[in-house]
Amino acid sequence: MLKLVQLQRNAILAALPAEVTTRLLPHIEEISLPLGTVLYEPGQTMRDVYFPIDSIVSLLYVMENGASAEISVVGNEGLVGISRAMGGQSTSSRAVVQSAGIGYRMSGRRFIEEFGRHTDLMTLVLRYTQALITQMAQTAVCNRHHTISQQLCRWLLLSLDRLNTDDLIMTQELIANMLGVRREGVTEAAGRLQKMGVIEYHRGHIHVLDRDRLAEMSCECYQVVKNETDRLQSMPTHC
Amino acid sequence: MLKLVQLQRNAILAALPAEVTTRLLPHIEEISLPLGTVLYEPGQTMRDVYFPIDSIVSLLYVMENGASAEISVVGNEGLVGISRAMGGQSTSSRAVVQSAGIGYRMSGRRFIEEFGRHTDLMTLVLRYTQALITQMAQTAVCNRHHTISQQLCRWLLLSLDRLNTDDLIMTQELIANMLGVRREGVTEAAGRLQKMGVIEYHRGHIHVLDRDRLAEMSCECYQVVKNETDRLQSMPTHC
DNA sequence: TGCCATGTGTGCGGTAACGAACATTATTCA
DNA sequence: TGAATAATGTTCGTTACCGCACACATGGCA
Repeated sequence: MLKLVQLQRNAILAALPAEVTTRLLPHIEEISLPLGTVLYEPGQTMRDVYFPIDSIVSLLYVMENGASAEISVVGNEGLVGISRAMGGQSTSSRAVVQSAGIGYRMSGRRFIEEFGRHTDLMTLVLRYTQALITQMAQTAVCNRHHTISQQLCRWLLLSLDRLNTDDLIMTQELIANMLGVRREGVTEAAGRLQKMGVIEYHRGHIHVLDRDRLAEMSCECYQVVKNETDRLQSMPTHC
Repeated sequence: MLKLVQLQRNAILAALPAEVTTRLLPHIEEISLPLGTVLYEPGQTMRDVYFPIDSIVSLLYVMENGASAEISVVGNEGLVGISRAMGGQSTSSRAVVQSAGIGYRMSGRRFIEEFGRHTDLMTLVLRYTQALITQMAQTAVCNRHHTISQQLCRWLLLSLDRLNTDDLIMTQELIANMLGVRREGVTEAAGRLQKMGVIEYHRGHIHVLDRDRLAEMSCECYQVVKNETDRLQSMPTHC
């Protein structure tokens, strides 16, 4: 069984008072999340909810013709499965592990039970939901208006924020799927970034050399989402 | 003061038990919503929440360079201001009346007070939130993968569903702003639809002649959103 | 060691949408 | 009735991205 202190590794669990986490602890287990793990498929009833720790989970939509696009990413700042709290038992999105690591799993029933008690968990989950909505909305406009290059920068920054390292294990093919663009488009944009000395990469490994330049070259979307996420996270739990 | 029966005109209010609506009634007032009315601006604390009746409200993101894109539309199936319920006091989006009509207004404080009582209102609002999330996410992928023509069809269908008529009061310029594309692009797509006899239009008035053809020519996004919205709406209030 | 799957680079024709400029037609209002 | 404004139509060069095809390089594995 996990120890209380371990729950600190996820921002939502960390923000809960000890009274609540103590109650939840017996129902939480650590699981490993290898790259590509599918946490849920569109339309499928979701049994459990997941709290990423050092992993990143992508929520993506897959279209009839197979084309896809990521609509948001979840790291240890959030949880996967908010639609459980929203009352729908499923979503139209696919949740897939984009960066391997571990996560905590809790049964959906336990989760909504605690959510329904109207404790801090509810406050935190709703607030996180708003952050998620912001990210989705910004992704929508970004898809409309920004270049592949800008989006690549945004995407790298979002990933960096959710890992505590400057190294990403990511093929360009995978990134292309997330952004919903051609792999060649990513190759070209990444190549330029490498020439400029902002990143260096090598067969599925990306190392970020100059985070600031990356932020400069990114579209505003990254910062908008980050600001809103920070704002929501820094709000007092009771209000 | 409004009468109880009038609240039936908004799906969320209509689904509430009499006990709750009776309590809310004194705090709800009818307001007129002329085209272009801004219900809230990004970052601005929102005082009130709005329940559209025969009007349509667009949530849109405006970028630094002035470019914009609609991320979702709200009609009498929903409400404007869910971020109030989510606990953030503002959003990054702009809410603007896209089709004139009336709406009901309630003070945000009363709203969250009732929301916090954990009544049916909470269930309904959360469920609606999920529908909204679905719409945003689908908009994101639609922006990525579909043509202006397909998106125009989708957008017209979304609007028709929220009005009980086949006539829209809409300039192509306005539609272009919503879709985040050039006005000329809309002109071209609309021109084709008119030649095909699917719609006919005339200086700010669009009349839909053949809804079925419109649905055929639209991308799948419309139907996905509609199905999910219907699914969520038809769920029992208690669960 | 050599093979092969995987990841990346590159070039090419095609196209949807862009930005800009301008023409044309309705509608409003002085 | 005429002028101004608003809405739509049309054209043109440009661009970002697509789909496809294929070359090349690397690293794991037989």
